[in-house]
Amino acid sequence: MTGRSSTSLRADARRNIDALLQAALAVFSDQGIDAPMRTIANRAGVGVGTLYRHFPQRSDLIKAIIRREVEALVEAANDLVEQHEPGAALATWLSLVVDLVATKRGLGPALHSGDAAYQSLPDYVFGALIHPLHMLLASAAAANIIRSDVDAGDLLNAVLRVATPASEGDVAQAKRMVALLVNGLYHRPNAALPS
Amino acid sequence: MTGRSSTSLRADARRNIDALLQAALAVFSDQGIDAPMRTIANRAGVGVGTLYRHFPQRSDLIKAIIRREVEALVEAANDLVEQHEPGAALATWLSLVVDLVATKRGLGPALHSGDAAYQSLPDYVFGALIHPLHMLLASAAAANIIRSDVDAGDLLNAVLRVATPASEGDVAQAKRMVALLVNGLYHRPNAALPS
DNA sequence: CAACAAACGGAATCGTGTTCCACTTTATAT
DNA sequence: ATATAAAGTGGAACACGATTCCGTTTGTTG
Repeated sequence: MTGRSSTSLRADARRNIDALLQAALAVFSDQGIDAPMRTIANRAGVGVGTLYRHFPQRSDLIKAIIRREVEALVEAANDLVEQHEPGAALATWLSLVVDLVATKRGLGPALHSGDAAYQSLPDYVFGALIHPLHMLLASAAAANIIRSDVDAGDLLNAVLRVATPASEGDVAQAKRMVALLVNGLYHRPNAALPS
Repeated sequence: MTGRSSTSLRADARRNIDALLQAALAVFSDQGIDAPMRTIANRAGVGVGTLYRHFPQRSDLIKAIIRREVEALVEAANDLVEQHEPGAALATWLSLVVDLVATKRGLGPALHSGDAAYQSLPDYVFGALIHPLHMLLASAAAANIIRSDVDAGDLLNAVLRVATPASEGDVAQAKRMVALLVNGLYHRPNAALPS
């Protein structure tokens, strides 16, 4: 894949990868996630060829940037169930998810663009976060705090979508909406939508 | 603006506008909302210049296509409050909103792309739908069926986002998630998300 | 049926993504 | 040290779609 800090990588290659990631982070948050590849390569003091060698797809670059944070989120789930009651653990963790998506400018749209170029991104994020969420949901359901008929995939999807702030950086709105979703998790004779 | 069927428009111009709209509808649902402009112009038997003359931005084309349906949605709200109890009216109307967004392939992503080229689209859809929703919410809140502290803008935003189906045409998931949102509207000592 | 304005078409321009390969740098063996 | 192979680099070249521009055509009006 990419960004491997482990095996057999020439010194200059590793240096360039670092420079590219740093440049990409800066350019993305400056110009948005669709910034020209050339711009990133230039900023890193590297040719486009080098950029494409290490990150064949734009989503690989984004993925490399957020991987650390997604992994942190996965671990956070374990800490939360141990240290809080199930309902609070779930709510808190979802709040962290919102922070991640809402904070990285353009990440939200990229996750749901439907564009083939980004396909591996949602797959990665979704795949990484679905297990912790499933665990948190099961835990809360087992404690009879919430309904047990909510699919983790559905919920994760909804949260990831809702988390994308409407106007630049309106994280508060995103949180209110996720709170509404969470509120909907509680027991109630649920009226399904008419079709 | 565009698509004016009213004043002082040469006969060939009106004919071409019709042809373009029909072609765009076909091409969009066939190739997605990012289909090349040339393709649409060709299909309409018209030069690209003509396409750009009538629809300077891609979003103008999309807007013209969905305008009819959005307007229908606005009217439907009035019928629903008259013919159903407030809770059902709200739920049913939201279901119609989901149908609109989920059905038009690519409309969802376009609404939330954050791309400046599409900015006028969300503005238009949001602006048109916010009033009916506000009315429906107020009506249900007045009947003490739901909480009265939910902002219509928040909810509309959330519904529009959630309505975008994850996988091609998975309207069912979208409806389940909107149902969860609706469920969250009911009275309850609501626990806000931690920040 | 002029004469004029409106509308048309498509070649030309521009910006960006992506590929390709001759050249350079690094690692390794002797 | 030095030679050699392998890995990595840079950027010109190409592909493709958006958008503009303007000479030509068509509809309208009196």
